[in-house]
Amino acid sequence: MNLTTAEENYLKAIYHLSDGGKKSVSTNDVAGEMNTKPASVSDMLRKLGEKEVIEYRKYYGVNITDEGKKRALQTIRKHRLWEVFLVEKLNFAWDEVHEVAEELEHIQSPLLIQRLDAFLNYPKFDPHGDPIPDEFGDVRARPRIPLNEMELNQSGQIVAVKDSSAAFLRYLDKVGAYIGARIKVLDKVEFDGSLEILVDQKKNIFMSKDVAGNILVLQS
Amino acid sequence: MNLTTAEENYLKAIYHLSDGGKKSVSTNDVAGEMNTKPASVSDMLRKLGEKEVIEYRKYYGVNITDEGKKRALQTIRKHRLWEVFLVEKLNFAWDEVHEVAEELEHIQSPLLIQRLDAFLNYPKFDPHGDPIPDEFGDVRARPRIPLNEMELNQSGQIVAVKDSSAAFLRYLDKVGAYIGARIKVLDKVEFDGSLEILVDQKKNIFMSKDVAGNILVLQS
DNA sequence: TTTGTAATTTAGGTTAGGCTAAAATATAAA
DNA sequence: TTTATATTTTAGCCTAACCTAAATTACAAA
Repeated sequence: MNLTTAEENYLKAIYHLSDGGKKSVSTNDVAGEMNTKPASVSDMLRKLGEKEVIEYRKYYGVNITDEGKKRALQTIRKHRLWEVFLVEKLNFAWDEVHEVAEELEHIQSPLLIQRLDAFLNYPKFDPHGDPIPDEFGDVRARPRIPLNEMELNQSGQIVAVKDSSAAFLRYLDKVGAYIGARIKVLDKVEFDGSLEILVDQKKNIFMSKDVAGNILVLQS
Repeated sequence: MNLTTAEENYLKAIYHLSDGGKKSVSTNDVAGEMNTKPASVSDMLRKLGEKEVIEYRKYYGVNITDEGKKRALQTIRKHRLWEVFLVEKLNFAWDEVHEVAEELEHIQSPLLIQRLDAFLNYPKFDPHGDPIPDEFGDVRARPRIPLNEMELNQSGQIVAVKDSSAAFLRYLDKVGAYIGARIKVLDKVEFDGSLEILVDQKKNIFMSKDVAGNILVLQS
């Protein structure tokens, strides 16, 4: 079930106020954080309770549910990725980005966020130093492995290269294996360790073990 | 005075339906374009009339004002800049960008658009070949003719499509006729008007008169 | 010139997300 | 244990953007 922009903002506020779901949060606290009146908050809490992203007991404040935590972290992830984009790519100052990111975080497109993440080279922290949750809401770093060490039929995303020489990058460009590409191992030749890879669900490419060893993949 | 997201969308629809303000537009036409009921449109036209972005005479349709034109072009500018971003930076296919750009175009931040424009190196055309208005609403139009009207042996560049349905764009992608491709008419079959085209000096493709009629070419 | 029909507007209702004022509840203090 | 007070909820109202049904208007055909 989907949340509206307002609901997403309330949920994010509750997440922050509860310190990531550790403590319960009062109606007044939420009203303060959201710059709304307590009466409006009561109404919204009822709705969020019905959608089961918070546990709401009248007069006793709210606790965020696991589902709610997941949703809040997704919004936070989007917010922070956009902040990185604004600072690193569009030359915004670190203190100019919040307002705009507050709008951008509500754009609905999982693909957009996946691609943005790849484009920014999977940043782990936003410009304020806050950690960026991964797509599962996990804040810990994920392991990257060389492409040649992946198992048959495993999927992932190209996130980096070991050899970043112009020649190697040109080669990758030519075969269509850019940073951020979603890949799947279709075949591994035992004889020489070479691989057949499906790129972005449409293009098949072949590469030697040496080449694959220089490509780092985030498993998914 | 500011426009809401819904108002911006209506204004954009009116701008397109009126062919850039050249003709007046009926309530029914707007309802069709916006997938809403005529009754809802009447309501919205009254509001837009009060905000003086359109001239509204009950029962006689609307004309867009100069101020309205400026606003519509700003929205169109934002939409097309985001499309360029999605295709060139995030590796979206050109038939995947419209929906997301439809959301992104409503982000309110003149600075964001200025910086995005610079980041993209001031593109003049979007991935579908449509011109991107500058910040004052000026467009640099290029003369374009349908591919089927080109003469034998004439050369040019594909700059736009009339039919931008996902199916048509996928078809073009498949045969290799992307926006920006340099083409030459190798043969015109008199019987059915179908064409043989050389793409990028290397690939021969065949297409029906209907398909060619939906492809716009800049002659060279 | 009248009239049938299509187009359009008005009237009144809905949902989301706000508000104020009044009522209800929890809790700390006496 | 009672009561004062702060917190929270309810009731009722507002605007934006939709809706349906009914009324109105324009216009073409007779």
